[in-house]
Amino acid sequence: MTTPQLTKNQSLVFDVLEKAEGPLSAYTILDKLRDHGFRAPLQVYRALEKLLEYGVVHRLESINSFVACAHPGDDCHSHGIVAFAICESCGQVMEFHDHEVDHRLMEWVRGQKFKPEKTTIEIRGLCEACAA
Amino acid sequence: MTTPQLTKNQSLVFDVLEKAEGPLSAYTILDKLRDHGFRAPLQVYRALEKLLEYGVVHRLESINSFVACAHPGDDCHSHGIVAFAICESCGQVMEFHDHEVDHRLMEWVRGQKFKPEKTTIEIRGLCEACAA
DNA sequence: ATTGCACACGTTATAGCATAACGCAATTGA
DNA sequence: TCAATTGCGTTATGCTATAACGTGTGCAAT
Repeated sequence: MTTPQLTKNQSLVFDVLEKAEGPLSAYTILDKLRDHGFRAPLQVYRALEKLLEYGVVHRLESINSFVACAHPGDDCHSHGIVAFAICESCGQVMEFHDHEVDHRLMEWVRGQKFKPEKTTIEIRGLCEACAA
Repeated sequence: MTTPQLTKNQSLVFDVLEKAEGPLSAYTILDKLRDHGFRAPLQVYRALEKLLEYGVVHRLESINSFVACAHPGDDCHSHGIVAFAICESCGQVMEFHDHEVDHRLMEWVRGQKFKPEKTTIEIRGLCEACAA
């Protein structure tokens, strides 16, 4: 799937996420966009819904936040399962992919005849700098 | 770590989770315990906090819910990373462990000098029965 | 061209999830 | 006894997410 032209709101939300150091909550995004006319959470959530669908933004379930995909210009959906390491001190997020992990998980679900739709892998802890 | 004697509230919350068919939200638990004197969310959250610490209950981050550990009487913390398959239709949860997945993830974090604290693996989709 | 549809958008209201801050009671151990 | 810890109850509040309604715009089919 190729990413269609973003609408105004979608672009605004995406730009905020791209310029951010780390993941942002929907309400933080809202606050950052008040000067651009944003007034209600739904404006953010609707934009995020599309950006997630296009694969250019990821949702971090364990911290209720959103982050721009680390592969600019690329369809992230094609990379298989996305995994994240989230530093609980500085908030930085590292995104990575491991086909062997994907393979093992998909083997397991196949054995259970489970039909996967969306998989979340999130490792919370301390990054090198913060652990020191 | 061995599980200490549960307090009254902890037991009530744990019993509700154990008897449930699937995961429950904190507020659902609260409702089920109103007859037992529960009045406020904190009573549930405080009990859950301890039960999570003891490893007898798991939190499902992607659906803001809680489920009793599938290994009764056993310390689940010793099983390595816990993974879940969650049916989005019937709500049933399958818990499993895969040491190879653990290994790959831990290899990756080691390479990044990232210090993991808590890892979440959740696969949402359709169970065999619901996919049919 | 007009009708019908899909889609993005704006607004208000509400639902659902989680914790802060206070105080009380029971337990334990120095 | 005194201090520290732990569990508990209550009130209030904050954060996260969606329902329901209506508006406007662009575009395709007739």
